[in-house]
Amino acid sequence: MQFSKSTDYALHALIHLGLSESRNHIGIKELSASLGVSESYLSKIMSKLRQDGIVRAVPGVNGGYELARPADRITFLDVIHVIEGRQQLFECSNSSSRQHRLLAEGRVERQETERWGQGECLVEKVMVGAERHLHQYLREHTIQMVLDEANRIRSAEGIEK
Amino acid sequence: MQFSKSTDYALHALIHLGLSESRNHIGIKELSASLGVSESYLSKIMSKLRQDGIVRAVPGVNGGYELARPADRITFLDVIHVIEGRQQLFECSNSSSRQHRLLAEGRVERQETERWGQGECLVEKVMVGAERHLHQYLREHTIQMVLDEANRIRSAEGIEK
DNA sequence: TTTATTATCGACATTAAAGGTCCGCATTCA
DNA sequence: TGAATGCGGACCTTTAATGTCGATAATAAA
Repeated sequence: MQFSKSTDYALHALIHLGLSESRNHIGIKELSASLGVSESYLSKIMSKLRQDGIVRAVPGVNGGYELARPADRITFLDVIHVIEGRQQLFECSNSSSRQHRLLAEGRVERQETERWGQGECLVEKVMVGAERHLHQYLREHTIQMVLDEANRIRSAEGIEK
Repeated sequence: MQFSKSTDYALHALIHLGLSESRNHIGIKELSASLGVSESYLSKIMSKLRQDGIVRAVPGVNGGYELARPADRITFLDVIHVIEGRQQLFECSNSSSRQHRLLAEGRVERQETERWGQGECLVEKVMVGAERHLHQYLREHTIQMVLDEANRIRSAEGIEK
């Protein structure tokens, strides 16, 4: 249970773009050199980000990538959804198992029958709550926050010198 | 990014054991039939749970498994740690990349140098926070809570009839 | 003590997903 | 037009999860 390297690459690439907002476009060469990943692989990831409207891409000479919207409107959850997909954190692998049937038996008229009967599982219920928590946190953290933190660190150095 | 099926099996097996506390030991046959998994695979999972002290196992005639401690002291996090391991949710794959070196440059005397110099990464920092949140939630939810919920549902049926 | 029953453990096979490369194509700009 | 750049599909490699099998050890009952 771990986020993929692709998610790591995507987040770092976006931060690189954010730190380079002054310049126009950043090419895949610069990005891949900065992150230490091959151009070919990183370009796959950038394509996904483009398809989901996180970055814009411009082909041709002097082309490259830029953020498609302000960094404070790109959340960690946005990026993770693009790269990891939207499958849920936990899926009960067998809702028709004996265990579930036993609990579901005779519950034809009860309020909760619909959910249970359609495969809602008490374990899954807990895990869905966990996922909601996690997503809430990731939605509250944006690329801009990381940029701010980076700038704070750098300016603190400047003062010291 | 998803929990493995093994985690699903482990949680359901523990719930089965919890619901069968009156009887002495539950064999792998009954468990695997209840969950719809092969005996051989499930027994691997049960072994892990035993090695980590979540369940006890008794070989021989009429042997089987039982919870090693009260269900309200077995948290979801306990089970996930046993099955999924304790690797962190996110690892920055390249702390010595150009991006990190640029930010770290010249920070020899600053307070935060230790952490940064040893590979702390601003992205990772956010993700570590996310993980803490998730773990907090999973630590607060126990097998007993699921058992209570299951009993609540069953007794509500009983009253209706 | 013998026998049937049950969990344990290591070796292996299969499958699915992540990670990664290559190349031809389309687009842009000088 | 030609060089630079991103796009997308086909393909390969590696890794982890999933799953099976068989030999061994431990236990209780006869």
